[in-house]
Amino acid sequence: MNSEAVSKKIYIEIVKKIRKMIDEDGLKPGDKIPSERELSERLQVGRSSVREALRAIELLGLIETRRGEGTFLRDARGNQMVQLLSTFILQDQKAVKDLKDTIQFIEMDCLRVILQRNNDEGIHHYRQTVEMLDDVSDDEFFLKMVELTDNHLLYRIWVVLNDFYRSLDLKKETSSKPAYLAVLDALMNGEEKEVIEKYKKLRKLL
Amino acid sequence: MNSEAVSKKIYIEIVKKIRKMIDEDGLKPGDKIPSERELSERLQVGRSSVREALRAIELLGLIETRRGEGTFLRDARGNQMVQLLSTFILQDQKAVKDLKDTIQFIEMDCLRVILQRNNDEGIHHYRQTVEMLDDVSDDEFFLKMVELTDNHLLYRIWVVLNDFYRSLDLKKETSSKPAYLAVLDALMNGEEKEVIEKYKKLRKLL
DNA sequence: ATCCGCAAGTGGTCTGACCACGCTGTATAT
DNA sequence: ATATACAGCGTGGTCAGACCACTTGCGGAT
Repeated sequence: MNSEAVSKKIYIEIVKKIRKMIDEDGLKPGDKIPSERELSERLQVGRSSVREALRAIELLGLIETRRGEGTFLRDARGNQMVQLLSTFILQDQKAVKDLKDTIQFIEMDCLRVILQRNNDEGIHHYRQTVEMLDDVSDDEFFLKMVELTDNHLLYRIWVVLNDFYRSLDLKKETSSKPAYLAVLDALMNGEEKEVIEKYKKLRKLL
Repeated sequence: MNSEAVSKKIYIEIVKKIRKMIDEDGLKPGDKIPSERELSERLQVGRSSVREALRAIELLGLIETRRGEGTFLRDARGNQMVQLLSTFILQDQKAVKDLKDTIQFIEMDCLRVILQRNNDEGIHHYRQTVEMLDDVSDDEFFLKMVELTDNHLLYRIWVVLNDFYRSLDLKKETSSKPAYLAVLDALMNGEEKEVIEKYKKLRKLL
């Protein structure tokens, strides 16, 4: 029963098998995955090991467990991760500044990518959307912006950090529509310096 | 936020208590933390719950478990996280490109920060170090660079992503010393455009 | 003094049990 | 016939105890 060479932790293997299972069964966000007991039986491992694996996947924000109902796939958004990060990483004021800085670095990176891609139609379409809406929050504006960048990893990082930042109850500054439009216009104009300038104005960094 | 919420999972609470314990006892990297059985008894919870908490902390790269020895604090570097990320996020080639891009975005952000800080002495000192060493790897060069940025969060993210990227066995390109020096010189010169240009040359992006 | 082996301690895993909660089908009341 | 209440079942959450695998260190044998 115990083949050698398997000194690795079981739960890591289980994570991989569950991932494979999700792939093969073509499960999508919202779908239910097998119960802990069924996984335990199908994979021939103890339920506690299955739970350790699920905990890890949950930490990555990929599943959600609901007592009495089951375990479900979710559209990856950091959740537990945020809680734990806040427990460990947020120990001094410097950390908050680092967090804020990092979020803004990513946002500027996104702007640069969008600028370089030179996708005027996409930007124009987005500008129209913004113009129509009555109130736009910074979150919405940049979420869309980061999505436009089409870098899933960067998107994930930004979402986690932004959720985290919002979870601290600092004053949430919201900018005005003209500030958003100014950034978008600068993007269409095509001057990096101007884009960054408008961005910093929006974020009140000047 | 701090309301009852009795429905919270025990293991989250345990994580917080362990963190507090580490603080109060003044434990440092390398130190041993109490055994699972002792934690279980001291916190009056089941050992399996303690294990789920330790798994979470391990995922964050903050502890290391050694069978037969115990559990030890470590100098936070993403480890298990990397393995799990690779299991889940690395599903297509696009993901690899996103990863590479993201690493490079962060590196450029660091360069911009260093540039703005205008810390000539620090850069000069670093330049001397590089000049003396016989061979410098990209990893070493940028690790130092990200450290210089003095943003612990950004540092952590970079380390995780970079470890991850290195763990895929793609060809590891190493640049020549002149390329490093060119970036450093550009930093001292103070022109952002030139810094980015030298960086891209180093990364062979031109 | 050196070496070896065994006991103790630790993490890794499994099993079985019980609780808390959500859902659903059925029996009951209207 | 319809609406409501409730009990049973399946699920995740937690606990206790038992082994196993591995490391260390102590004590006895040489």
